[in-house]
Amino acid sequence: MNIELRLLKSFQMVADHLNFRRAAEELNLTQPALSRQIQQLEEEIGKPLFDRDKRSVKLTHAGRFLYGRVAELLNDVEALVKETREAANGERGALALGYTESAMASFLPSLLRSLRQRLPKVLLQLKQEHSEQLAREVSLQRLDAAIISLVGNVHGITSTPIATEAMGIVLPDNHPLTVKKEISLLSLAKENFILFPYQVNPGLFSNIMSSCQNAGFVPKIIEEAQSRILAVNMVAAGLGVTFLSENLAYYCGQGTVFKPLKNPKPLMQYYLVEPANGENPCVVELKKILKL
Amino acid sequence: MNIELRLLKSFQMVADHLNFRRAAEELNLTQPALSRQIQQLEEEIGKPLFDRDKRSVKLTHAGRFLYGRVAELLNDVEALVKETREAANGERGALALGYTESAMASFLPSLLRSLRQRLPKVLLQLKQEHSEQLAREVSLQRLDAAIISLVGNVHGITSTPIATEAMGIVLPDNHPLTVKKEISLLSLAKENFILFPYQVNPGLFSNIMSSCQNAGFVPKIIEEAQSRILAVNMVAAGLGVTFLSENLAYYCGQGTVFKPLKNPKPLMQYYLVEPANGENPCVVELKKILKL
DNA sequence: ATTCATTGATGCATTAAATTTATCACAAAA
DNA sequence: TTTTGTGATAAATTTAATGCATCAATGAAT
Repeated sequence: MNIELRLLKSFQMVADHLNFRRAAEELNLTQPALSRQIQQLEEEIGKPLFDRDKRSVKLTHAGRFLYGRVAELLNDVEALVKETREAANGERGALALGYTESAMASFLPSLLRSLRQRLPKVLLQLKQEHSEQLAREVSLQRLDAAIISLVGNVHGITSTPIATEAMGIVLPDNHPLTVKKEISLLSLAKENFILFPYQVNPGLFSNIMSSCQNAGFVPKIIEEAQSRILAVNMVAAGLGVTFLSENLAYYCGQGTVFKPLKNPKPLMQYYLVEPANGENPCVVELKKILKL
Repeated sequence: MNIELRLLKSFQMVADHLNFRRAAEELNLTQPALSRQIQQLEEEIGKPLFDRDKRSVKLTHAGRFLYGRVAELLNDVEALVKETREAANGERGALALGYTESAMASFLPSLLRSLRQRLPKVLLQLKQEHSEQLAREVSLQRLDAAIISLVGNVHGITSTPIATEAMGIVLPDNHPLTVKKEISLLSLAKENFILFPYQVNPGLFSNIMSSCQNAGFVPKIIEEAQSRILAVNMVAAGLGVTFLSENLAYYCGQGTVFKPLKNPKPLMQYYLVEPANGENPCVVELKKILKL
């Protein structure tokens, strides 16, 4: 079997016009060339597709059958090519994207919204995990990319900083420091701190610890809260104070007050990590949205 | 867009092997030719489909996408060609076939059985009508063929005799002639005849009338029965006698006896009619079954 | 380290294929 | 009858695809 799409397209055109000359003209061919093509197609089929009785061209039974189906087939081919182009451009396909809870709590929702808008045909496969686990999965190419807040020494990945969030402090509303506009780290030296467990966000945890050490004290951690809301509630209950990134200040409700910190202050750094040899074009588009 | 199936087949082969030389060998091509084909395909898509990193060939994102779909497409093409061949051979498609009640009462069921067996993919569109109407519909190409028992002077159709059925006579079982083995037409000259209406089967009606006239009498028709069964029942009731083709003798039940006629006797002739320029290959197959 | 084998890409010549040109035979219309 | 329009055909030409020889790059074997 050696049928080429060119033959099928020509067949369709002849069947549309039932006239070789006009069909040839529309195909930008000469009539003899078109005749040859149809002959070739008929030879492959084994039987005539047209009845040419010296004055008119009509479809045979087999020709009618083929005509009824060829349009769909040609459509399929065109669609396949178009969709492959889209896949090459990252407009189509799947994007397995990892993210941390903290990313989802801050800028990720709006990022995902942009992504959906820009790449509506891309299937998003999201996975929430801790930074370290995400980095590992990216290196194994189980994920096409991930947004994490720690860059460890995982091999086979490249990472790019994408966002920095300054940390502030959440105080109980009866705390004396609430009168201040900004608070220095050192003034918190004697406070009881409520923090998240180390493994939830090792990057931020280390950053906070070293910031405090640079300020001249070691924070007294009295409690580990599993979530930000819980930590804030603990502050409201008067158990201590907790760090919270500035753009999440609205978490603070009754009984607590959010205050920015003076520089130098702990920073939460987000990174986009991807496989070193990664080539999912959806990631390229994602980076465009992130203006990288 | 100028993609040919050859390119897609080559792409598939390379993707199967992830090795240009082996793929080329299997395609009966040289490796450079295959490289060129893939380059051409990649140019049409606009992006690479393979990652050739000097020692291994891997599919890109777009390549994987295409690979996942190209098999189905190539299958569709092959199926379309195969089915078109079948359509050309009459093994596929539709056959609009007309028939008379009397044909259905005799040989048509077994013929249809053979047809279904031989052309299982052909959609049979059956229509029962009187012979004259069928001939008209065939001439209008509303039917691909019809089995009738009269050939009038309808233009644009060709007809071929396909079966002859000798007529016998159905007598009430108390009739004196039942002692005979065969009955001559003339001996029925004084009988009351039950016949079907002229328009139900004009061919047979005329045939019977002229046979009787040749035998030397004009049959006295006392009743017109709408169906064979009804006619036989009327015979059983003693109203008269009726003609019945020999292969339908089993219709005669209690109170009636079937007797063959001596020659010359009325004959029922069946014809296959088709459009003069008809080219439905299913009809060709039908004629093969009929050994024409 | 060096050689060797294997990979896909490239330049050029060759072959194969498709197309154009010019023409024919036929049929319907003027 | 002539003209016009149809598709088919033969030969020439152009175009495209392929084969051949070779290269550079890589990894394995020595």
